[in-house]
Formats: sequence, C-alpha cells, structure tokens
Amino acid sequence: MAGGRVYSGAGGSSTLRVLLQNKRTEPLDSLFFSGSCNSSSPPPSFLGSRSMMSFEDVHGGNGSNKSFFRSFGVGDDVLDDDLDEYFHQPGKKRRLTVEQVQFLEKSFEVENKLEPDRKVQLAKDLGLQPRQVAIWFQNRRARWKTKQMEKDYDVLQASYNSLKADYESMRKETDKLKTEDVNWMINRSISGLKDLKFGCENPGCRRFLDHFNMVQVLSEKLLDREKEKENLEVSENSNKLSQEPPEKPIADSEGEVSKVSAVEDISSVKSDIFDSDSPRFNDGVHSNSLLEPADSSYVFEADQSDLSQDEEDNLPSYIFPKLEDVHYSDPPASSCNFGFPEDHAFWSWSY
DNA sequence: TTGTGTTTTATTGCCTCC
DNA sequence: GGAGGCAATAAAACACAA
Repeated sequence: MAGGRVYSGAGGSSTLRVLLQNKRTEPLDSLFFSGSCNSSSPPPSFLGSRSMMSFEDVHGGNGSNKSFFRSFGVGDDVLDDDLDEYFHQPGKKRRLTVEQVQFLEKSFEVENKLEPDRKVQLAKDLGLQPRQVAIWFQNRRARWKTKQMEKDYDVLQASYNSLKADYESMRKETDKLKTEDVNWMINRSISGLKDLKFGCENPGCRRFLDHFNMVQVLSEKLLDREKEKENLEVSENSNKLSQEPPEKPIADSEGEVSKVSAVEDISSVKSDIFDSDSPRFNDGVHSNSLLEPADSSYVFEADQSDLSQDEEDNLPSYIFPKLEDVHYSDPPASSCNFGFPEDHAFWSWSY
C-alpha cells in the first residue's frame, strides 16, 4: 500500500465464469464475447476484474451498478445469486470487455486525464470500481506516451534521413563544383595569358609573359634546328651515294662534333617538350595546353643547361634569372597568380 | 499441448500538489 | 498528510508457432 492509499474491492469467492457457465444469457454473450472472438474460436472466459464486481464498494454496497449488467438482460436473480460468488475471486486478473474498453477509449479520446467526478461516473456506467477506471486511464496514458515516443522517434528519424540525404547531395554537388572550379581556373588562366599579350602592366605578369613568349621563340628555334639537321643528314646521305664513303667523320674537329652533340641534345629536349604527339603540343607553335597544370611545373623548370651558353647569355636577365635569384614564396603585392589560389605557389614568384 | 513472446491489469514506491 | 500521477514491475491473460 503506497502513500496511505486504500484500494478497495479485493476479496470474495465466486466468479462470473461460474455464473456464465451455468446461466449465460444472449445479451451477456454479446457483451462479454463479441469483438474479441469469432465463430471459429472459442469464446474467451469472462474477463471482468475481481474488484470490478465488488458492487458494495462502488455504490455503498447497494448493488446499484448492477444496472450495467441489467442493461444487457441479466436478471436480478442471476446477479443476486451468482455475481457475488463471481465477484470475489482472489488472485485473478480479469480483462475488461471489449465494450468496456471501447467506452473507456472514447472517454480517453475526449480527455486523457480523469477528474474524480468523471471517474465515478465512468465506474458507475461500466460497473467498475473507480480505482479500476483510474488504473485503466493510468495504463492507457502510459501506452499513449510510449506510442507518442515511437511516433516522435519516427518523425525524428525521417527528419534525420532527409537531412542526411540533403547532406550527401550537397556534398556531391560541392565536389562537382570543386572540380568544375579547378577546370574553370585553368581555362581562365589560359585565356588570361592570351589577354596578357594585349597588355599587362604588372611587372610580374610581364615577366611571366616574356618568359612564356621566350619559350615559344626558343621552341621555334629548336624546331628550325631540327629541320636544318634533318636537311643536312639528307644531303650528306645523298653525297655518300655519289661519293666514296668518308673514312673520317664529317666533323673532324672537336668543335664541330660538339655542335652536332649540342644539336642532338637540344633536339632531344625539343622532342621531350614539343613532341607533336604530346597532348601538350597541339598546334606546334602556340599551345594553350602548354600550360596544363597536370605537368605545369615543367613550364618553369626548363633546364637552362639545355640551352647553349650563348643563347642564355643573350637573354635578358629577368627572363632567365639565376635560380638563386628566384624566390618562390608568398605572392607579393605585385605578383600575378592568374586567379589561382595562393597556395598554388608555382603561379606566384618574385625576384 | 506446450513453450514463448506480447498485451493487459494491477501493485508498489516515489513524487508533487494542495 | 491525503490524493493522485508516474515509472517500474509483477502477473495473469492472450496469441501463436512448433
């Protein structure tokens, strides 16, 4: 017993099960057996509570709530003779009838809290003890709360799944945009180089442009040399055919040999850099793909040793600065990074 | 028929409110 | 301090598969 609470209705000896076994009536059948059973299943036993049937406790012991049963055609003789016997079975839990539960459910829908007056009235109408009605409402509230929590959980989970899907979608979109952005920057840089030809007053930009132009000029030079070499070989071969094969090399002086070697070296460099089959060399002269960042480093890493000292000496110092004079660092205010992020160090340098 | 899981009814203990 | 609500739990009733 909690908090001095007094529960009424316990005790007694007989059961309505006995009553129904002996004196069941059609109205009672419809009351106690409808809904929860069908023709193919045996009717369940009456599931009223032991305490629910304690009329004395409900209405001062005058049995006035027998009206609930009388309304279904149960005669007073039945009630008087057997209900007492049934209503006082200890240690048994009785389920409410479908009709009682439906009645309580409707009442619960109206208001899930139970005021004392309403509780007494419901108990009177259903032939239950007020305590039973209170317990039923209490348990019903607990079930409602559990279901509500399940619904809330489902709503939250749906919301979470929706947000997660949005996140994944946005993440993919972001990755896609990043890729597009890189391509856009590359294209912008290339078109920026073209634009620079028509004027860039920024010293850094001008130097880069001069460098870029010089690379193009040198590449054209290399191509010319390649052609000269090929022509020379062709003419030599034709001479061989018409003359005795020489016993000595064509170039018998060291200087001559060195020049040929130099040409071969340069040709090899040219082949590496300007191979017409290379994706970096599209039109043979001015190639945007020359600046493709996939191998962008080579643009600035041209091995100066590939050029003859004469050629190198003839270049302005700002075009081919000494390596020790070049400082790849954070871009100065005058530097030019062509729209690339500043962490792309190769785009920004200063002397 | 029986074992097992679920649902329903009821109890207990604690708490808050008046 | 009594009344009543709530959470946790017990236990009976029920459903169902094997």
